[in-house]
Amino acid sequence: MALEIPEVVIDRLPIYTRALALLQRQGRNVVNSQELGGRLGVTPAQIRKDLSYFGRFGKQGRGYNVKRLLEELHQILGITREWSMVLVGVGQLGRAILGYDGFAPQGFRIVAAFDVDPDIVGDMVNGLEVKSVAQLQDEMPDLDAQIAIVAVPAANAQEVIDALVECGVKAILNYAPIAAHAPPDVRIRDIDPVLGLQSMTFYIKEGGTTS
Amino acid sequence: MALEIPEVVIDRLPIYTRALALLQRQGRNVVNSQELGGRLGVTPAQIRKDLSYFGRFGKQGRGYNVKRLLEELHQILGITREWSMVLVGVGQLGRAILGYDGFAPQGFRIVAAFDVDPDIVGDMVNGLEVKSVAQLQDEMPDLDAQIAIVAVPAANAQEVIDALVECGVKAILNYAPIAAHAPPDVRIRDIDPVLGLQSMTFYIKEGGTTS
DNA sequence: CGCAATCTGTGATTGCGTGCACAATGTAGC
DNA sequence: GCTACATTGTGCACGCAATCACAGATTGCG
Repeated sequence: MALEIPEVVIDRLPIYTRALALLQRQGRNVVNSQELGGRLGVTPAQIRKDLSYFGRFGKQGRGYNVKRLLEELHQILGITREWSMVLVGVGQLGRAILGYDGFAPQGFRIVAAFDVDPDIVGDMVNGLEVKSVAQLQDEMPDLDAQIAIVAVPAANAQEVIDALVECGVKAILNYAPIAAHAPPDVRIRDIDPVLGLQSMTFYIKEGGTTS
Repeated sequence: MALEIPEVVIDRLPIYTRALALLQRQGRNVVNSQELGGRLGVTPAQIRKDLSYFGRFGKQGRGYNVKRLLEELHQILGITREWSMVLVGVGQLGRAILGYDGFAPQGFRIVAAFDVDPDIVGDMVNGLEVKSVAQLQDEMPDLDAQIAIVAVPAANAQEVIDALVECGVKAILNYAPIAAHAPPDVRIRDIDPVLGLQSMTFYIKEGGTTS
């Protein structure tokens, strides 16, 4: 059945999850695709089709049970468990990521931090002792972390990613402003706020689209 | 001619820009679509077609002049000038954004910071005095900022965005984990690292795609 | 207990972006 | 300057994703 699910569909599921979690906190028990779509700026049909890739979670004439659907999505996305992550790069950005309070509530935990700078190695940051990247190969096996966050300068990002891949990391959240390369079985998501800004300026620069 | 350029195309241009800037720093004068595509994980044909929406910037048999193409892209994206931005939300995340050194080199400057918390208002952060959000309406006209960065808790994000829209902001970089609503002439880009993580876990959770 | 109303799940259709393939054009070497 | 080569720009075809539209199922009401 579920052969080859489009990546765009997978990318939307976390959005649905986020909205459903909010509905649940608001005490709502049931929601239909129309309302959910309205909140997210997505077509109701889109939501129903996306969900249909994985099963039949709704009831005709009624909608979706919020709690039930949320659990299903958690199951599908693999976020019923906790995920351990390692951070590489403990500069200004890295420290901000360590301090970010959005990961823990969603079950993502940073369990180790690495840096090249000898001045930083050994520091305690957010209850974590910064290790040397030279120890990456040694430390990784014990950590059981399949996810890594890269927050090093652009110039060093690819080599860091190569090293992480070598250590068996399967997913990378990349904050470095580069187009990173990795084997097909390693997933990469890039976070670069500047790209977002630069694409928005196209639309707001005077003159607009129509010249 | 250039009627209705797909948004996906616009979203790729900053990527090209980033790669070309790197090539320029490396002293390269010319690059062809194949090499550029290879570096970015994009088809050469894709790049050529994307660029063809805006003009003919290459030379057959040779490729693209790096400096020239970079200038053209800057022109197209509207990033020849400096852009002023305001930040709303000076908590942990907001302070990290204020300290982020990736904006300035690309011509994006945060010129004002706002927060609701009276304990924070008045503080100096990164050379900026934190103003009260109550003063948003008063202060904005002088600032000439068409871009805003939202780094407030999810619960307050929508009202903050509404207020910013009211003040004439045309582009919003939203760090709050919500699906924000805004008029069609206001652009929004969301930054939520958790969404990226949650979509990656789908692929790396044991079992994989093929069941 | 039957009828009207509601909303899901999904086959069919549409639309759009991607990739292909080639003509057009510029380059380099001799 | 002529020939061989490289690479762009683009019309066309393909494929996939978004949307439509309806059958089927559930609910609520009279």
